[in-house]
Amino acid sequence: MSESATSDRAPLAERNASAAFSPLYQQIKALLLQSLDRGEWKPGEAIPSELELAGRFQVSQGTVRKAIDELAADNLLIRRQGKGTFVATHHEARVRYRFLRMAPDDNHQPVSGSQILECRRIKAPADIARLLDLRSGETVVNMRRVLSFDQVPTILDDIWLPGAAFKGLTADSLDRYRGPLYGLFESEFGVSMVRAEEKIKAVAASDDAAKWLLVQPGSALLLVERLSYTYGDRPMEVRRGLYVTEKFHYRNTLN
Amino acid sequence: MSESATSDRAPLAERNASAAFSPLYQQIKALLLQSLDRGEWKPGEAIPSELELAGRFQVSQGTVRKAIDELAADNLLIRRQGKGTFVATHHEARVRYRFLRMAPDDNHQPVSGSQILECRRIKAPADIARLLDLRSGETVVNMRRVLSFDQVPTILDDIWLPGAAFKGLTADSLDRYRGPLYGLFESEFGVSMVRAEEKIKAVAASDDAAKWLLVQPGSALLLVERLSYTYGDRPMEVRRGLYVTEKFHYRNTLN
DNA sequence: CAGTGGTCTAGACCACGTG
DNA sequence: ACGTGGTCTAGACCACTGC
Repeated sequence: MSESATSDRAPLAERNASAAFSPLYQQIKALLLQSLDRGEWKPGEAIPSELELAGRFQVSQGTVRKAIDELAADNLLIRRQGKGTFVATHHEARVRYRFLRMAPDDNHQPVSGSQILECRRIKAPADIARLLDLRSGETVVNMRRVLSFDQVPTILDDIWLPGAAFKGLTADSLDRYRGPLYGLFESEFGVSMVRAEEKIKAVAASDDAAKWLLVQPGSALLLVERLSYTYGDRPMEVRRGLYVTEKFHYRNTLN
Repeated sequence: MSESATSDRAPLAERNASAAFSPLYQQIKALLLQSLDRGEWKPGEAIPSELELAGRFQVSQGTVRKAIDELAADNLLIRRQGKGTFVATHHEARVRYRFLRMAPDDNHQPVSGSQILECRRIKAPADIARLLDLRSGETVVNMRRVLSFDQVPTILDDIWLPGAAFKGLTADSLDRYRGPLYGLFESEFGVSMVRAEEKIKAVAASDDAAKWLLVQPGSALLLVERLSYTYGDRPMEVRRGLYVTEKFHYRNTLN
């Protein structure tokens, strides 16, 4: 009898042809990722309870738990004891600064503001197209803005987005919007940024950058090139930022 | 009968007065951390098997597993299926660049070299003493070095270490040593760096920095101030690095 | 082959949040 | 009182490593 303990459980791969051979909880994780990507549960919403998911996938609660654990470790889901498990969102003070690594040298809470300089649809430059996995010549949205902290211009951002996913993004809509840009992308365009990679250099301020950031041309700035990804490691944003690090710094943790 | 399922298990806190009230696996984690800190298992060595630890602490294997899982997630331990669980070490190519975030703009593998400029014992400057939790006036080791990639001077490091923990560290011993500095700290002084925090700014090269890095005075450099911690979040190193980002960049991942 | 960590299950009880 | 996630246990089997 004991040898039949697991014989009535068919591998999930047999029930779902799309999942390759891998541990059950990895297959569950992949299925949950698909649902997130499809928008089955929106950012900020609760996903079904562990028990319900266990029933749906015909696995034990522990297996679902391990899948969710990994998604929570990646900040795609947020567990709240007694309440449920929620889809991460860029709205919410808690994670407001998840992708903003600029911090004041002292410890006061800066007042931040944003000014849109430009927002237009153009043919993707070759380097941007390559980074975004677009064919050269495809349309991208290009916007520029200045972020200020305590009324002091501190970040000059140059941003590119795939045109197809961001139809209807205009300088006007950006001006009206209050809050983090990634929040807007979530709510208005259904694009959740879940991960990003940055390359940082020190550069001399160009005349144009100096003008917007109110610094001397040639003074040292941080150049931060960011590539942001949505579910499934699909690149969805290129961002080149010039940071004034007079009273602020870029913080990072190694471990 | 069923209500006695756990009645023969006394909370670990009763057996170990030092552990405050918290989940069992957190108490186990704290005990493992103590053992690591004490040097009971050295970097690179295997710790006892999960089953053995479970026996030692009188808990189930699953509880030990969860404690180890968290330590592995923090990179303090490394699991190897079929072999055991090992104490993380800064020797080993695998994690060689755990704390070195500088990467070439193209993707070639650079040849690196180190030149020690200075190594002396001095009274800690006020800011360094504060960062290292030392009383002002205590002795620190101060060393300076240049790291080169492909024979090109790229990083000028200024490093401070608590004098008490690093007796016998001299320019001579540094010159003889090949490999990552944190590996030396581990083997020779029993100090494992497990985590670090960095603050990054862009600055203009001073005359002195320009001399060592072979750049024009005033050119833009990355200033990276690092505070490194050993077990128990005890700060053990301050490092101020000036990085030339002409052909290299500082890489980072956000998630 | 024995021993290690890795996966999976089933079920108990706890802690938290809400009604 | 109920449902959620959080902890803990016990035991099975799998996958990898090394003798």
